[in-house]
Formats: sequence, C-alpha cells, structure tokens
Amino acid sequence: MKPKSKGKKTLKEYISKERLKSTKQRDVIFDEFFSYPGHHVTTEELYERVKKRSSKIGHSTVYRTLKLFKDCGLAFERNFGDGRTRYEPVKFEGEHHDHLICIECGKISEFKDRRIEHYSKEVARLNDFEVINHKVELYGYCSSCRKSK
Amino acid sequence: MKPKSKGKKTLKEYISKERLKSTKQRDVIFDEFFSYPGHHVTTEELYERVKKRSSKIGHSTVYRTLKLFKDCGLAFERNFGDGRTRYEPVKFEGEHHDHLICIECGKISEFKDRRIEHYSKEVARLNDFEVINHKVELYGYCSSCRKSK
DNA sequence: ATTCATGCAAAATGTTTGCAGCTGT
DNA sequence: ACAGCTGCAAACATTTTGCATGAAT
Repeated sequence: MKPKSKGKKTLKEYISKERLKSTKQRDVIFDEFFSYPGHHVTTEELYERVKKRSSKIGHSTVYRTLKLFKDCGLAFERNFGDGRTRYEPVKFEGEHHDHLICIECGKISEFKDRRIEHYSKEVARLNDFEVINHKVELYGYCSSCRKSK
Repeated sequence: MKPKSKGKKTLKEYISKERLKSTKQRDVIFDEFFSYPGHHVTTEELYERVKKRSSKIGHSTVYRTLKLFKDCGLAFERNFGDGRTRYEPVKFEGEHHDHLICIECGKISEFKDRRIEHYSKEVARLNDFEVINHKVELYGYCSSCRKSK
C-alpha cells in the first residue's frame, strides 16, 4: 500500500476539519502542483497542465484550489512583479528558500541562507511581530546577462 | 529662491537627457508623490490626491508618470500581494528599508537591518549576481493583531 | 437530503494602449 | 514645426463571482 505523502495528508485533514469535500479535481490539481518541474507556477500554467489530464476543468477551479492550498499551508503565494501570481509548494522539511530574480531575462533562481533567516526572526521579535512567512528577493542581473552586457 | 529638491533635480535631468518634456502634470504628480504621508502609495490613491489639485488629470497619466519615476530611479515598485502595485519614493541618503506586513490588518511597517543587507550582498556575490534592488518582507501578525487573537 | 464544488460565462479589477488634440521645446 | 504628452475610452490580462448543475458526505 502506497503511503500518502505528508502533503496529501495535510490536505485531507484540512478538508475534513473544515467540512469541505474531497474531489477528483482537487486531487488532480494537487498532483500536478506538487510534480511541477520547477517551482513558482502561475495559475495559467498549472491550468494548462491540469487540462491535459482532465480536459473539462475550469479556470476558476484552479484558482480556487490554489487558494485552498494556500489556506491549508501547502503553498505560498508569490508575486515577482510581472502581473501574474505564482504559487510555490511548501517544503515539509521546514526549509525556506529565497530568490534571485534577473531583471533582464526574468530567470528566477533560489538560494538559502540561514543567517538572513536568523536576523529576520530577530527583527520580528524586536518588533513584537509574529512571522508566518518571509520573502527575500534580490533583483538584478544574473551571471549570463552580466556577461552579455 | 527656493532650492530644488535633489529628487526634482534628478527628474529634470532625466527628462532633458532622454529628450522628454517637463509638464505641469508631472510636476503635480511629483509633488503629491513625495509629500504623500506614508510610503507605498497605490496608483489609485495617488490619482485621487492629484485629482483634487488638478481635476482633469487622467488615470493613465498617473500610471505613466509613476513608471517614469521608476525609470529615473526616483521610485521603487512594490507588490505586497493585494493586487495593487505600490510605489515608494527612493530616499536619497542611500538607505534601504524593508517591510513587516500584517496579514490580519494589512498594516505595513518598516525596518532596517544592516546585517540582512550585508548577507544579501554576500549571497549575490557567491551567485555571480549583480543586485540592483532587494526586498525583505516578513508576513505575519503585528503586535496589536496578536493581542486581539 | 444536504451541503459543497464545479464549469461556464459574466463581471470586476488593475493596467495598458490607440489616438486626436494639445503642449513644450 | 516637431516630438512628446495628455485625457479619454477602449482594450487587455488576470482574478473573482453568480448561478444552475453535479458530486460528495
């Protein structure tokens, strides 16, 4: 018997706690979302992928389902300034990564730095603020765009 | 004779360098933008304020002018996830501040931490990335919303 | 049975664009 | 005179909503 992923369990628990319903669509969207190669899917991209498997799904279902994932802590909502909202699966190892965004080619890469996280938490404490999520984004030129400048 | 602010000078220089034109609207928007109490104006808010002084101004002029400010380095474009783009005047002392955003009441407060900036730069260097701008945003509950939970 | 979810299309939102007339250089 | 700017309305893109039907509890 295949064990459920931790994420799927989180979703099912949230659904039953809130008296929502498990549906085929939610499962398909879940699978596509968590198997998406590369993080930061836009809703449109995910919709296109899901549509290939389940062709009569509607746009709104994808929107609503991503909000649901966000509400149950499975996804972060991100916005890198190109007008489209992106969603990123939350990792369960408690890791958090941040982003380098190239303003020339649009490439988004990730990094992780404990010290930045550490000081962020400290700032929050000093401000009597309870941090739920944090973002660190560095905008600039990636190495390949720098070379071709 | 009243001296021009450094910001106004930057704008005028940019305008002449790019062969653009100085207009009444740009001046009014400039004044309102830099005298806005609180940072992070949305375009709509700024439009409303400008309209009070110069009632036949159009929406698009405000949009276009804020982009102009961004292009000449007078403003940062920000997006805190509520669907509206906000603009923030760039300070001339070279300071950079970051944000605490309350997900309950929406309050945005600012902080500044040199260590976070320092490590951000270091990460960039390791990734052969040239940073132009960076964002650190902590999302969570502010002290008053924590109290009333 | 009841309540929630879906898909569709319509509406709402925020932003951009085309263009005729106007303004600054 | 020329090139750029404005205001307006229309276009656009993304996201939300209303509603009749269908599915899960």
